[in-house]
Formats: sequence, C-alpha cells, structure tokens
Amino acid sequence: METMGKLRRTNMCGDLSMNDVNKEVVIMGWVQKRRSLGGLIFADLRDITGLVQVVFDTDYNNDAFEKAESLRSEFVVAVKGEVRERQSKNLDMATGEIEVYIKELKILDSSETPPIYIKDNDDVSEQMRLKYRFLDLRKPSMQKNLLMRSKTSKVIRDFMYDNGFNEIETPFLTKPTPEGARDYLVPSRVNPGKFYALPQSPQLFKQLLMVSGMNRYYQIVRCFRDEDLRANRQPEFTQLDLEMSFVDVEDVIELNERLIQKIFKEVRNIDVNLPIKRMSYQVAMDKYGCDKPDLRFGYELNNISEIFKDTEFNAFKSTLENGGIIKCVKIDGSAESFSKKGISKLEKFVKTYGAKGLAWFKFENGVLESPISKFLSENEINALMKSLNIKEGDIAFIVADKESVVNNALGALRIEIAHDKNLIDENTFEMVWITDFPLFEYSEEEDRYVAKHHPFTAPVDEDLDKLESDPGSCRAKAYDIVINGDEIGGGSIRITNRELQNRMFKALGFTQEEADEKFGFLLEAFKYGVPPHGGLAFGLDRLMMMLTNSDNIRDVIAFPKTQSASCLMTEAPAFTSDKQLKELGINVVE
RNA sequence: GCCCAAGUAGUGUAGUCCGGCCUAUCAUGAUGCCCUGUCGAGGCAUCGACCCGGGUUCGAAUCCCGGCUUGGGCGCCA
Repeated sequence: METMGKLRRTNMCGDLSMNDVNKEVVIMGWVQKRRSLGGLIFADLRDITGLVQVVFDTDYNNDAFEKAESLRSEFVVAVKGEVRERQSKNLDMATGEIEVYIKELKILDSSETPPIYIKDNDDVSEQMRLKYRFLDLRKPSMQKNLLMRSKTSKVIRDFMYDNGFNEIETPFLTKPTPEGARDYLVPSRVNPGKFYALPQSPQLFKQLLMVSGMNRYYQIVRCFRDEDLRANRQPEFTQLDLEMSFVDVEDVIELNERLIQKIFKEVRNIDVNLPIKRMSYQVAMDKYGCDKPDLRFGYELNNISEIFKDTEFNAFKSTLENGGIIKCVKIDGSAESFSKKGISKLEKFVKTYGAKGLAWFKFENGVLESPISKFLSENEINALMKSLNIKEGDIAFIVADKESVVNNALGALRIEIAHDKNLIDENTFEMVWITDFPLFEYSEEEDRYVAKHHPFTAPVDEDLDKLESDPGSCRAKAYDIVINGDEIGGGSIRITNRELQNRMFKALGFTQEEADEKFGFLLEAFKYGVPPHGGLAFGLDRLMMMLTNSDNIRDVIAFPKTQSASCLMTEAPAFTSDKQLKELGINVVE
C-alpha cells in the first residue's frame, strides 16, 4: 500500500463537470466498480459527493494502467489526472459528461470483497446491513439521509439562536422516574446498591432552567426509554427539546410553526403555509379514532350508536348497554374491490386491536348486502343508509365495542384501507396541531388516574376547579404537532405553582411523602419565584423520517439498534466481567 | 408478555405445501484468461450454501418439537 505522499485533493468526485475540462485534478475515494476492456480500464470512483469515471489507458499512461489492473471494488485510491469531455456521454450519471484520464495512481488501501453491495435498493437483509453498518453507510441513500439530518440540525440551531434560545446541556446520569417509560439504569460504583437512570427526556431540568432565569433553552439531546421497539421507535432517540419563559400555549405554537416552516423550506424547499391547522383532541378521537390523525385522506369515522339505541341485535344491544359505542367508516364507491376474502383479512386486522368482529354493509347493483342485515330492522337500515349517505358502490365497516377499542380499531382500519388503495401521497405533508388533551387518563391496570402527558402539565384555566371533583374532564394546556399521522412533537405549558403542583400529585394518587421523595427538588425550586413557562420536544428521528421519506427510523440513524435493542455491529449489550460486577456491588450469578 | 412473517453459496433467491428424480435453481459476486469506449460492460472457465439442537423415517432443505436471529404489529411507550 502507498501513502498519499504529496498528493492532496483538489476536487470532489461528484463536483467535477464540463467546467473542469482540461484541468489537472487530484481526487480520492473508493473504487465503486472496475471495468477492464483489455488495454483500457474504466473505474467509477466514489466519495461522499458522488461518482466520477476515471480512465486508465495504455496509450495515455502505461504505469498507471498496469497498477490499475489490480484494482478491485472498495479499494481506496488517490489519482491525479486530466478532466476530459467524454466521447460518449452517460446522461444517467451526474458527472457523465466528463471523465478523468489518469496519469498517477496511488493505491492507499485494498479491500476484501464486501459482504453487502454498496448500492441503493440492494435487497440485502436488515441483519447484514446492521452488522456491516460501516459499509451500509457508504450507500448514497444513507449518506444523503445523514447529510440531510446534519443540515436539519444546523437549520434548527440557527433558528434557535436567532430566536434567543440558549443551548444548555443537561445530565445523562440522573434519577429514576416513577411515572412513564421504563428507565435504563446505570449502577453507581461509589454508591453501592444505588442506580442512576438515563433520562427519558430532560423535562425537569429544562423547567429548572426556567426557574434559573435562563429564559429560553433548547438542546438537541439523546433520550432513553427501555420499551419495545417499533418501525419508528428506538431505545435511544434524539429530541429537539425546548422551553420558554413567560409564554402561554399560543406563543409556543407560533414559534414552533415558524421553526417547522423554516426546516421544510431550507431542507426540502417545501413551503408550509401558516398557521398550521388545529384540531381538538376530542374532534380527532371522534373523527379519526386517534390523537394523531393522518389527514392525507378522508374516511372519517361516524358514531352511529344513536341509530341502534333500541336495537334487537344482541351484539349491538349489549355493547350499548355496557356503555360501549358503535362507529363506522364508509369507503366511497369501491365496494367491488372488497372481496369476502379481503374483508375477512380486515376483520383479522381489527381483531389485533381488540375488536371482537367487523360488521359491514355493501351497496352494490342496487342491493344491500350485509352479514348482519337480517338482525336489523328496516328502520335501522334506512336510518343507517340515510345518516351515512350510502350510495351505489359504497361499503361501510362497523365496530361495536367499548369506546377505546372502537376508536383504536377503526382508526387503524381507515389507515390500512388507505394504504391498500394507494391513496397516500408520500410527497404531501398534512400537518395539524392537536390541542386540548385531557389532563388525565384512567389506568385500569393501576386503578387510578395517570397523567396523559406528564405530571407537570398545567390544566386549562377554566378546568382548574375540576381537578379534584372531576379529573376525567379536565383538559390540559398540552399540544402535539402531527404530520401525516405521526406524532412529531408534543409539549405543554407547565404547572408553575407549588400548590397546584401538589394538587396535581394528589390527583395522581401520590402521597405528600412520595411526591417529596420523587420530585422534592422541583417542589423546593417552586418556592423561589417561578416564571410561567412551557415548551415542546420534537422527535428529531421521526422528523427526519418525514423529510427523507423513510418508512423506517433506522434509515435516519447512523448506528441504530435492532428490534431486540441490540447492536449487531458492536454486539452490545454484552456480558461483563465478574470483577466489574463486584466493583459495582452487583451479585454475580453463578 | 402476546400475534404474524422470514432464515438455502460472499449477497439476493428457486425448491419446502405434497419427503426420494437435490450430486440443490437462477442472478450477482469472487478468481483466472480474452478484449481500447465501457458505464447493469461482454465472452470463456472455475469456486461457493440448506440458522442451531432434538425427533419421525429406509430416506429430511422439505414433516414434528424446542431454541436462536431478523423484520412487522398488539400490549407497553408519563
């Protein structure tokens, strides 16, 4: 192998163009592909900017040609040569109008045959990609994603700086949290038996920074949650976390809209019109069955409980008697595309969300078809047809169950059908703020109210009185930004009054002692003058999925974890030595 | 914790339902040779694989049981 010697790059591969013809250039990079024609060798040279064809010609420079015969894929080389206009241009290639005739070749490193191809859309398994991530990241699409992520961070930092935010770091070694996701724990060597937790978010620290008078804080920060993974969930992920003093809901939303607008403009050259639309939590649940509606298509849900209030049909009757509801989603004019087999697949689909079944009505060739029509009265059928405005070719799917199951199942079904029917345009971005979240939700498992957002979220002013009397109907000063059915960010105005915070803890079922033990430092800080404040956190990884049109979070993270939270490249997590465990005061299991 | 899908040369696959004709298909790759306008280069030759463990059977890539790994989903994710 050789060194670069005195050679230094004058140009990047992908930047060369007709403007460089006849110039002498030095470029360096990886051999994408060598094509030998005997006395003439072509090679595509790759660096982060792209590919350029280099030519080794016996008639031009025989020394370079002879060395080039040993070149193989992924060898690292430095070449000096002359840019020439091509005889036959390759218009599929960004630099296809030119090529570089090589007069000096230095082979800086060789390479074994790579276990995966270095090209996009290579069909290689996720397992191989992750094990050889350093090679996977050589692919243009992955480099493009990571560069876009880098640019997004820069746009964010510029915006935050220009708007008076201060970037302040908060600890990674912090205190286990009682509510919320499972913590990743870190044993303390000098405090045997005690543990730090990695932060699920810097929530309390950023609030304390407001108490400190830092006015506006932000951080692009890693957060950790020891929960099961999904296509858009990693155990460690990155948030743009921000907090502002002396603000209410409108101020936070207004600032963040401008940030979103700027990101989409500068990163993707997409115009986002402000203000972004708003929707209350209640409306979102009623119409879309979830608090992160995908608004790129219709298929709204309809509550049809009223129609069946006196029904004799047992399945509906008992549902209503037990406090459940009946909702449906109507699919316009495509009844014929739903075969019996297709419908039974959808039924199986909704069952994964807890629905007991999926009823349907199909109106085709003037005939109403339904597996349950014989159980319903003519009045009920007519009322249903009328209220849903069912026309020729329509089909409606119905789920009857308790409200959460109905919303869950039909909310997912409308998305599933939209996907099946290819209704979703990947290049549109439908954004919506979801507001007026409930402050609490009831946890059957714990038999108490838990915070819907988190325990530091302020109730809306009008609902303050109901904190004790009717917690279930209290709304929160909380808001989520949803893009294309994905929750991209969320936040709230915080409680800044010690008394109110104590009432909140009480409503959540904490005793004073528990509250003091878990959040004493916050309550202590609240004794000393707290400005009104609130903020928001964006899931940066999910935002990058949007911006890069990725359907998987791993494609926007350089070194992600697998579904079982391991890293196939480093083989983390790993067993450690008994010595290390003993030092940490952890009993060694024999 | 649960459900679903997958695991065959370096890589991607066919074969698996219905066991034997599998000495396992094809593509790509790698290696060597030929070739001065290729760019999905071409031609000739060669190389290379049934996830692990157990079982059924005369016989298992194929059937059964257990496990591991990867992906998707439910629960979970304040």
